[in-house]
Amino acid sequence: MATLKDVAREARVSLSTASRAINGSKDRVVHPELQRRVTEAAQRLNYSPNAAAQAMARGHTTAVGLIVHDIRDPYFSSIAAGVTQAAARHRSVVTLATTSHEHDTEIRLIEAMRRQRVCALVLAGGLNDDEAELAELRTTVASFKEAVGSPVAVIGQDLLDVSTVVVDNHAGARDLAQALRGPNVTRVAILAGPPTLFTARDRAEGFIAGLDSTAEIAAMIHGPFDRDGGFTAMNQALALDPRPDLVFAVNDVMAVGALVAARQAGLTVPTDIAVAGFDDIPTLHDITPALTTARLPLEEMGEAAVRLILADDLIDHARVTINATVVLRESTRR
Amino acid sequence: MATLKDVAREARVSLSTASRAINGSKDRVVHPELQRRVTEAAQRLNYSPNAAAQAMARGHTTAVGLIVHDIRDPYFSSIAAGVTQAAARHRSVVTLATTSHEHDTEIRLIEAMRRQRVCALVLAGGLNDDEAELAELRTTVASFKEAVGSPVAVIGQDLLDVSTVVVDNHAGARDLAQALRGPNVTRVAILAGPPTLFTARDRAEGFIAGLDSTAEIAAMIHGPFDRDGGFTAMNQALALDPRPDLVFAVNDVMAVGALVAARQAGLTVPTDIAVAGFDDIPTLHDITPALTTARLPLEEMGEAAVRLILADDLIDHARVTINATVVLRESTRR
DNA sequence: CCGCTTGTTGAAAGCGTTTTCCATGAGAAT
DNA sequence: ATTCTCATGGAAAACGCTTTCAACAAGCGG
Repeated sequence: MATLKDVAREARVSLSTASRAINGSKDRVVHPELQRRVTEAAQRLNYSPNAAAQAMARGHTTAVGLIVHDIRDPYFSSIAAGVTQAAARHRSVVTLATTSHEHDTEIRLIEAMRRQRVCALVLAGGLNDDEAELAELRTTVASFKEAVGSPVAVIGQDLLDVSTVVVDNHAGARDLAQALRGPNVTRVAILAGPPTLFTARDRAEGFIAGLDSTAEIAAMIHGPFDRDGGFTAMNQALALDPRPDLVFAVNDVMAVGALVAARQAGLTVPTDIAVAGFDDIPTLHDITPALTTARLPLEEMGEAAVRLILADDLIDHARVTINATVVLRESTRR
Repeated sequence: MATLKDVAREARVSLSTASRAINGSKDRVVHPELQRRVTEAAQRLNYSPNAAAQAMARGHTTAVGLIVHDIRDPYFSSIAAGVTQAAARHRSVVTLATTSHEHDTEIRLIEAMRRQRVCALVLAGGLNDDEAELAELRTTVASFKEAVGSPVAVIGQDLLDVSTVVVDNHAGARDLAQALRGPNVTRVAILAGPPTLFTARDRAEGFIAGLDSTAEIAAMIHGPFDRDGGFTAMNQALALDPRPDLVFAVNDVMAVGALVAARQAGLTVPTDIAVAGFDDIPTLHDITPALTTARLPLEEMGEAAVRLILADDLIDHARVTINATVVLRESTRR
C-alpha cells in the first residue's frame, strides 16, 4: 500500500509538497510542474489517502453517524436515503447503526459513534416518554457533544438540547382528523402504538383533537408500532360493540395490519369501516384499498437533519419543522 | 477530550500500561491494582478511545463497507439489516453508501471505501452484463483488494474473483415456473427488467426454462427494475393479443406495478390473468391479491456476506449459494 | 546593488494509539 | 549467595498524514 511518503519520493518532492498537491491545501499554491509530478506519481503508485491518518492529522473525521431502530422499516430506510444523499453532497461518508428498538443498544451505539469521532450524528429513532431513558439519553448525548465536539441532530421530538428536525405529528394527525370529519365518523378507535412513544402519542392525541366534538373515542388500543401490532390491535377494535366506523392507526404499517384484520373479519374497507394511517410509505401505495394517511417527506427529513449539522454556519440547537400533508384515499372514502 | 495520555497521567502509570489496561492486550498481564487505577481514571475523565488513532496504530480499521443501489428499496434495506447485525456481532461498525444505480458512482464509492480502509467490503448491487463496466469493476475491486488487503464479498453473481453469496436466481425462477405449470398457463409474458442486469436476466431465463414446453412466451418486455417499470411493462403485456394468461415480473416491486396495471385495465388477478414476482418482500405481503413469488432470505444473505469476509479462517474466493423457495399465493390461484 | 516583499518549498512537530524492546525486581534454582 | 527466569512496567518508535515555521529564490523599488 503506497503512502504519501512513497508518492513524494517518486515525485522527488517533499512530503509537504505532496500533501499540498494532492488535496490542494488552501492559501498555498504548488508549482504546476510539481503538481503534475505529484499527481502522476500518485497515479503510478495507485495511491489512495488514508482516511484514518487524515482524521488524526486534521483532528476530525468526515463520517456522519446515523442511528435508526430498524433499517428494514421503510420509514427509516427513507430517512437513511436522505441522510446518505445529503452526506454524499458534503463528500462525507455515513456510518449506520441499528438499535433494534432497544434503549440500551442505542446508548451503546452513541458511544460507538463517539469512538469513531463522527463529525456529526443523526438520531432518527423516536423518543420514549420515560424519564430514566430520557435522562440517560440526555447525558450520553451531552457527553458526546462535549467530548467529540460534533453536532447532533434528532429527527422527531425537540426534547434533547440538540438540533432537531421537529416532526409536527400532532398537527398532521389533527389535520387528518379534520379532513375526515363527517356524518360517517361517530365512533373512532385509535390503534395507538406503544404508550410511551412520543411519536405515537402525539399522533393519537392530535387525531383526537381534530375530531368533531360529537365523535366518540371508542378505544385507544396500545401495542407494537409495526404491522402485526396493527393487526392485533385492529382485532380488538373490531370486537367492540358497537363497532367503530373509523380506525386511525398511528402509522401506515400498522394501518396495513388493520386492513388485513378487517378483511379477515369479513369487513369491507371503507364501506363497513374506514381506516387511516400516517407516514405515506411509498412501498405501501399500492395496497388496496389505498390508504388515507398523512404524508411525511421522509427523505427530506433525513436531508434536513444533515443540513442542520453540516451547515457552514452551525447553530447550536437549530430547529426545522416538518409538516405532514393529508392525503385522502380510498380507505376512508364513503 | 481526554486522551489515553491523560488517563495514564491521572492513573500515574505509563502510556503503555494504560493502553494495556484499557483493551487488555494479549500475552500481557497488568497488575490488578494498576488495572483498577486505569479503569477508574478512564471513567473519571470520561475517556473514549479514538478509533482513528487505533486504526493507525493497529494498521486496520473496524468498519465494514456496504454499497447498495438504493437503501429505500426493501431488497437492499433487508440486506443492510443482515449486514449491520452480523457486523455488530463482530463489534464492527458499518459504513453505508448508495450508488443510485449509477456505475460511475459505484466505482467512486469503492474508492471512497478504500480511503476509509474498511476492513471488509460488501457489494450488494447486482452486476450488469456490460464488458466495459465489468472490466472497470474488476480492476477497481482488484485494486481495492490488493491495496487495502481487505476481503470483498458480492451478493449476487459469482463474476468478480471475490467471495460471493451466489443467489441462484435461475433455479428459483425455474422452480417457480414449474410450480405454476398447468392448463391455465399457455401464454406467458415476462416483465424482464433491465436487459443487461444479470439478476433480472437469470430470473427471466430460469422462468422460461421451468415452463412447460407447450407454453408460449408471448413477450419479454424490458424496462426499469422498479414499481413503475413493472406498471409500464404490464401495460404493454396487456396490449398483446391474445392476452397472456400468466405474467412473471422479475421482482416483487415490479409485480406490484403489474398488479396495479391489471386492475386499472379492469382485469381481475388471478381470474383474468395470473401474476408472479420474485424476492418475497415482507412489506409487500399484504398486497391484494397476495403475490406468488420466490422467497429470498434477504437478511441471511447480508449476514452470509459478512460471515464470508469476517471469518476467522478467511478463504480467498469463498462461495455460499442461496436458494429461493417458491411461495404460492393468491395471485396465481385458479 | 541592497534590503524587502512575494511566492514556494521542505523540515519537523504533532495527532492518539499500539507494540517492541529494554529494564527492573522478585523468587526459584543451583 | 549467585545466577536465571519470569512477570511486569516504561521509553520510544512507529502508523500516515497535515500544518506550522523557517528558509530560500526571485522580483522589486530605491
